[in-house]
Amino acid sequence: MGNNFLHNSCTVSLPQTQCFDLLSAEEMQEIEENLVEVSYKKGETIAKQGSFAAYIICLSKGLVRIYIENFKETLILKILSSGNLIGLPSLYEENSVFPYSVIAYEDSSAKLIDINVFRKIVKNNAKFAFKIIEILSANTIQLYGRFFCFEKKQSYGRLADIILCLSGFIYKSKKFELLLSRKELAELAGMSTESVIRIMKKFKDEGLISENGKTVKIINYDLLSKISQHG
Amino acid sequence: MGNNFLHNSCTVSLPQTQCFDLLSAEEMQEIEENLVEVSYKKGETIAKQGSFAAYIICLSKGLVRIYIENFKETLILKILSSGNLIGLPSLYEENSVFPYSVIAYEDSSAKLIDINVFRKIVKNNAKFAFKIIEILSANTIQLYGRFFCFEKKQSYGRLADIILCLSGFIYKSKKFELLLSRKELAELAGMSTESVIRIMKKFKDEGLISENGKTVKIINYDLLSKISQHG
DNA sequence: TACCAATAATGACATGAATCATTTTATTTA
DNA sequence: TAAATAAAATGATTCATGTCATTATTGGTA
Repeated sequence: MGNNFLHNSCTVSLPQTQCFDLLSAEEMQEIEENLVEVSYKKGETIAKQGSFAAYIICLSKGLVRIYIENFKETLILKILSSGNLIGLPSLYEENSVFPYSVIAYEDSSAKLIDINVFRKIVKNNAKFAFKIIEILSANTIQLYGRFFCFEKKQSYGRLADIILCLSGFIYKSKKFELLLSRKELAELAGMSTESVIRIMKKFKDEGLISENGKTVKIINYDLLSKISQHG
Repeated sequence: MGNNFLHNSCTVSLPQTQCFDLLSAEEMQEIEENLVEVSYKKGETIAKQGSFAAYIICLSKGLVRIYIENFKETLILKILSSGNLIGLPSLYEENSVFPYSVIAYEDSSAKLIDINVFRKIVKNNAKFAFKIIEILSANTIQLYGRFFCFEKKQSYGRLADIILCLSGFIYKSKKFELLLSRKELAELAGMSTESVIRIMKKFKDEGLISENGKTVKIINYDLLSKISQHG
């Protein structure tokens, strides 16, 4: 892994639901008997910061954002696509409320697994628990990297990060439909909306990216990477 | 817990070594047969970012700092006192190197537990694994809060945080010996050394704290808290 | 198709905080 | 105990980025 984690401030997790492969038939059945599958429309709130975390959210379809807010400001922690688990830190009973809010970017659906059932299984299946430890660990390392980048990179680098991350991890293509507004990009990159607009314009003017409606295309990948690595 | 975690950017963990109470006699013995206890002098490096994480570090005495660095910059992630475990994210084999460096602030000692033995026990003892999940979860939530504060608070608030945190969690007294230099405070609060100096001076001029040699005393706790909560 | 609301764009300006240069004060150590 | 080194302090200056005010554009819907 080396120190690559220091170079990207975008947080995207890889699918995590393969952890369920480690469950026995009975355990799997118990989970299935204690979950509900819910659909969410674009823009709907899936979980609200501060509310009681009664379930682990297993995102089965769609794209969501996880963010923290206070009375006046918002920080997007990460963007998750299907196959991810949300709410694991609330397994710890002292973190019994959601520390963040979750909102659907596009029509999504999720399995809501009763947290007590999930907790019970974790406490009894060490292999499964180890997998959860792996997920939490990967998340922690990523967060360290993102933290470092936010502190040490300036706005051009952070925005380049986000674009590269969306392209590379979420859409897996150099050309993709940007579902995020400038305001949301701003919350994700930790800067003002106006700054995002200005920097995006500069990226376009300098031929790093092109934009056609909501479709973004990365033209000069190398230079964008260079900026991301702090240019 | 509510949203308190949003209000303090200082990261201090509470003792974690009670997790060992969950081990059987044989497991405990296996750990003890596979650890070495090492002493470190003030300023010595306990672990180096990027080096192979061959062990989990169990801090038994002293005070250390955990930090990330690249070729020119440093960010202190947290300060840990005795009773804390260091290196848990490396249980995940893909995080096989230390993502951070660890340095002793004062003469310290630590038990270095073979990571494979630790891993094996976690994989076989679900109660123990659950405890590790709790530790990682608490850490994650704290990190979210710190991240948010770093993004949204300005320097006065962040430095007030640090002072309150050192006083409240590390030294447990309103009067304590500040072992950190201005440079280190700066790395911990995410600002320049000069800014720390200026703000500390202002805090002194305005009667919030007093300083006598290395001894710092909090005089106006309420106002300092107010500044911390973003004043 | 016209209206309204949300989003994007742009320029002027303010400001928090970094950087740089220099001086003063502590702390090591020869 | 002096010399050397590191840490702290201070002022001047620069710079990145936020804020505010205004206009343009887009998209949804009455």
